[in-house]
Amino acid sequence: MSETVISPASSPRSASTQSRLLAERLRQALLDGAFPAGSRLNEVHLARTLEVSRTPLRAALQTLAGEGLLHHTPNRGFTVPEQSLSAIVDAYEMRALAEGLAARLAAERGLSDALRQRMEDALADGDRALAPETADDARRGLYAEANAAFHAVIHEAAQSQLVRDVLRICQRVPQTSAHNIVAFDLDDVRQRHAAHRQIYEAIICREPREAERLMRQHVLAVKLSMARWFGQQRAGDAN
Amino acid sequence: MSETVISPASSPRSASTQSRLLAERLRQALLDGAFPAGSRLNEVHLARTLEVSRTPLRAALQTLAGEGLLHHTPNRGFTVPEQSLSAIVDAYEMRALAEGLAARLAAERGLSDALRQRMEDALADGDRALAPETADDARRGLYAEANAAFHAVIHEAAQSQLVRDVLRICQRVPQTSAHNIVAFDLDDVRQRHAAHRQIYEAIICREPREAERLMRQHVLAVKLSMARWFGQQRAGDAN
DNA sequence: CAATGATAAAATGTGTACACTTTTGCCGCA
DNA sequence: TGCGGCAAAAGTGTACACATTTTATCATTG
Repeated sequence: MSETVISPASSPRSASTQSRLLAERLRQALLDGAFPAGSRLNEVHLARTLEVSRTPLRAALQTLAGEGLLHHTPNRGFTVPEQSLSAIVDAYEMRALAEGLAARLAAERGLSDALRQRMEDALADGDRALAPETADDARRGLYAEANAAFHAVIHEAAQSQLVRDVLRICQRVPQTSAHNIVAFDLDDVRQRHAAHRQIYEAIICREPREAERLMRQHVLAVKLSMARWFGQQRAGDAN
Repeated sequence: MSETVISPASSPRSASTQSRLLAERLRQALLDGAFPAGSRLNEVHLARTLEVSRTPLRAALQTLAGEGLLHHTPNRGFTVPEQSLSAIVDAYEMRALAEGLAARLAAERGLSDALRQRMEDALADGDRALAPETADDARRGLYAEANAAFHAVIHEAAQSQLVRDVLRICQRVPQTSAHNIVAFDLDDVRQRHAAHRQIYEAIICREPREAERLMRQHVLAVKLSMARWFGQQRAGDAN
């Protein structure tokens, strides 16, 4: 008898490796812009700071370089790549296409009950974040989370490793990451939340073309919001 | 006066590193399908085979894993990922979008004289490859090269590292790589060559939207060619 | 005979030493 | 002062040894 409880298929990865953990930490740090663009990463110094040996650190750096998050020069080590403005704009164009494809695939393949639930939760979280009762300073963080969750569900539903990878590298430009989306005008955010609902409906109704169209439009709208916000920032700097 | 000839800006990388060279070799081998999908790569064995030490080999493997060309499991090493049929189809969808964007950017930004020349050379090479005088067995290799050159020029002209990276991972599925394109029906290849000319004209005439539309259509046509060819192959296998 | 558990072999992860390259800083020199 | 050029220092690349984990083998047991 003694039916041993089989560990769920999704969690046999209790044990990770130091390189893996390091790669995660550094990836997050890079996306958060913790390292200035163009700066060199000194291996021995970084290793001391992170309290690890050079070997797993190098492993992590090689991986991140493969992902395009770092640049490597033969006897000169790893550097944080600098992104031009046009690169940022291109990233949004590419991301619009990739997110659109993800939405289309999600609509074609349909949502499992679990994913549908998560998406509805994300939308509800967004509602709460945008409600008048919510304190302004909490709003940004809350909405950023809801926004990221919404997109993450679609990425999963698309069931394509390749599309996920493409989206990942589209967001390797810090400024385009989902976390930064919140820094914009409140009205813009409301419009984008409405777009989320439309996209949700298109996916639920299994309308791939419509889902793709809406999602593309949505991401390009985010691009415009960002451009406008950058303009304001620059205008502010001039004072 | 001994004017020391300054090495051109593009070639101060005479010295490379073993990891780098290994990564190149392995990348090529993987794209050529030299390793069966799903197989594990034994580090010590591979190191002996390639006559290198484990350290640079591991460095190369980490990089390739970052690029998505290999999969890594914590205490189990590196494996060649298996691609489902739907993954291959998805890759073409994504590639159509990315190549389309590249064509659009190229049309927006225009071609330098050098690039324009290279593109015309590639088209002329394609003409020669498809001429009736060309021996059938040489045709494939010749056209594959011309085809790759044509697309490479557009990728360069787009001037976007991100788009290049996206295209790279779209072609990490061996079957979608430019080299394999030639295995199809000759009439199909002729049609695609004609499409190349149209795309060239759209770019020269600085018509971004048209260039993008044509390129998308072109890549999706390649997808259909491939699907048809796969069907024939399978039908042949059944005999 | 199948299932189980101990044990050995093999494979991967990490620490460290050292070779080679790049960078830095210093000194002589015009 | 400014400019090579040389030597020391710093930094990266590679080799190898060892620790830890996984995998294979095999005897034991019900």
